[in-house]
Amino acid sequence: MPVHKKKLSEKIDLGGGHRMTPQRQVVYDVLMSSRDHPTATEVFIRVQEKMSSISLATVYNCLDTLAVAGIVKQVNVDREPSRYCGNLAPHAHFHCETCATVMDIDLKDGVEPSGSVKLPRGAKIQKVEVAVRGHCPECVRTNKRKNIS
Amino acid sequence: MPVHKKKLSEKIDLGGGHRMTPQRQVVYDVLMSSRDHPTATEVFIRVQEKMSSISLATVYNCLDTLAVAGIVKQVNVDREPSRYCGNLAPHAHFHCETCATVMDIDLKDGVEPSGSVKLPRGAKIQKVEVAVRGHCPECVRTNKRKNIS
DNA sequence: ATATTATTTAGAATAGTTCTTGATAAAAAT
DNA sequence: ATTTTTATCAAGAACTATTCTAAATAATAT
Repeated sequence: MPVHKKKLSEKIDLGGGHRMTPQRQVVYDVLMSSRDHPTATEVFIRVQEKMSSISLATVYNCLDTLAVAGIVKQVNVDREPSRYCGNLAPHAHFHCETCATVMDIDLKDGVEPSGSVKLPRGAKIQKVEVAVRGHCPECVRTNKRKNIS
Repeated sequence: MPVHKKKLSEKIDLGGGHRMTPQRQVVYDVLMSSRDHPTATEVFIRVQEKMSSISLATVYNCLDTLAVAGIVKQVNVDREPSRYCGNLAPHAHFHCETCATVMDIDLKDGVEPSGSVKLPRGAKIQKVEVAVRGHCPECVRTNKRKNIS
């Protein structure tokens, strides 16, 4: 069930002379209708159900275009395959080392993530990313005393 | 000039039946004698000056062994090549989008980096990473009004 | 309609990294 | 000390995520 705020199949302006093509729309819809963080290949598989003729290269193209346009986010965890996410609100990511899922975590109200570091004087800050690694509550409960300290 | 605290060529126990071999020692020394964040290939080039017979594969092996042993850190910025760093003190990283360098930034005293996020209840936290992207002071000054807003 | 520009597609190419294999060397056991 | 075991090294092949190429197609502007 779709959980995001934006209505599905909403027409979006990508800017920069880019067109909202059927392929881009389907890729976008797939991202907006899930709260997980699929990789390009996972997006490809989901998109194929709606548009079987699409190619993986196109999915990569679309994801890149949407990310550059700023309407989806690219999320990188270490050097694992990039994941994509339709949640544009500022948030951090939790990466479970047991089940390998990536989930959004909210920022505390009124706390700037950059507040914990001594930013270099004179630098232009573009973005601050906070990533938490560990074992998610689900895995901690289920996988009791496996390789979790 | 070496800036780290540990003495060069110090013999270190890697644990887990791993040996501190000449190759691992040279790789380790290279990391400890610089404050930048070289990639595996850059480490390879520096190591070759001291041990010309070493192979890139061995440098990868050594870096991995040292990282698993916990005596060096692997630093990932997006999906760029992994970088390695001998600074074991808790710190964050600043990544300059202009000159592509990665530099350490200190944490503010007494501030937990995890304090800015709502950690999932019941999760086991292993580590919290803070990464800042932007343009370093050097590039802001030099590259005035290029592609810096 | 025609010209221009953007997009899609399939497959080739790329790059960082890991894997495989045989050789070498160190440690442990005899 | 010799044998056995285990860890390591090196060279190159293999892998994987991603990007690039080139040709075909489609949309927009003229």
